[in-house]
Amino acid sequence: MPELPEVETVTNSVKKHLIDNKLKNINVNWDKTLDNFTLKDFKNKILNKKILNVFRRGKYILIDFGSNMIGIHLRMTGKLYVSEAIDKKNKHISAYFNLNEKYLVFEDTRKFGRIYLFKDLSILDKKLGIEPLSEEFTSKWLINCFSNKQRKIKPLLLDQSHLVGMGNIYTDEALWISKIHPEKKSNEISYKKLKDLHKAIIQVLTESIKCGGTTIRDYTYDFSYVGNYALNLFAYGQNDNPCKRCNTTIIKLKVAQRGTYICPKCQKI
DNA sequence: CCATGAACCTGGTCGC
DNA sequence: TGCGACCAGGTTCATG
Repeated sequence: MPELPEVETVTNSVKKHLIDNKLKNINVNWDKTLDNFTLKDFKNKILNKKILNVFRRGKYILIDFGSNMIGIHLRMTGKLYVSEAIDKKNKHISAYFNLNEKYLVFEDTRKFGRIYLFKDLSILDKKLGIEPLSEEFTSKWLINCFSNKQRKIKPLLLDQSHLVGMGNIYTDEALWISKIHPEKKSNEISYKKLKDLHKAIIQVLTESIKCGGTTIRDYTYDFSYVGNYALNLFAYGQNDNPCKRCNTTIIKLKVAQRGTYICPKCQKI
């Protein structure tokens, strides 16, 4: 479900309930949910420790306890929310934590989502690239990084080891805005277009955060709110509709095994 | 270095 | 109504 704007929105929606609070217990309904730690680790390192901060890094939601942190990755259908009660009839609750009076619930229909225990950010910093909404992400950085690689631009944008946060929706949107074909090799794109792409990435992510993200089907935050950025989509899911720039019919392709939407006139290889 | 396909899962939709 | 095929905001691993 979630790319950077959705993870950012979810992070902010749970943050206010968690800061200065403590996790009093953990219940796991789907064993694989805990990726790299056990119930015993939780008891020793997390239980009753004060939550100092809640923030996002890439598509991970991080709950910082000072000496350790919990990381949550929602993958495709994960939801994280605070609620007053646990719905026992809900068969998709993979795990939940007890707070003082409420619960922090991790619900995940497809069960791809994972919860991690990290000592600090070093493991994530090693595998993840730079943040697109940080000062480091300049057009110069993007030109340097992308023109040094001979990869199709779409899979490169989806690769979290260089730049984090982009997923299937925002990649298609940014490529449509900057008029780049998703299969164009990154080192064959003009600097002008790479500059446009840089700007488009910041634009789509920023605008979507303002809308609370994009809800296509599963994504919600704060239990039931949906994101409204779907109304602003130019390419993703727009097949058979006219391109909002040139009126040509948007088509759907498969690129790197992902459904991909382009305007065949604006985005030439 | 790069691309491809499968795997991990459940549920919704579409065509017959 | 039923059934199979295919699809889905992600990531990782194995294989050419």
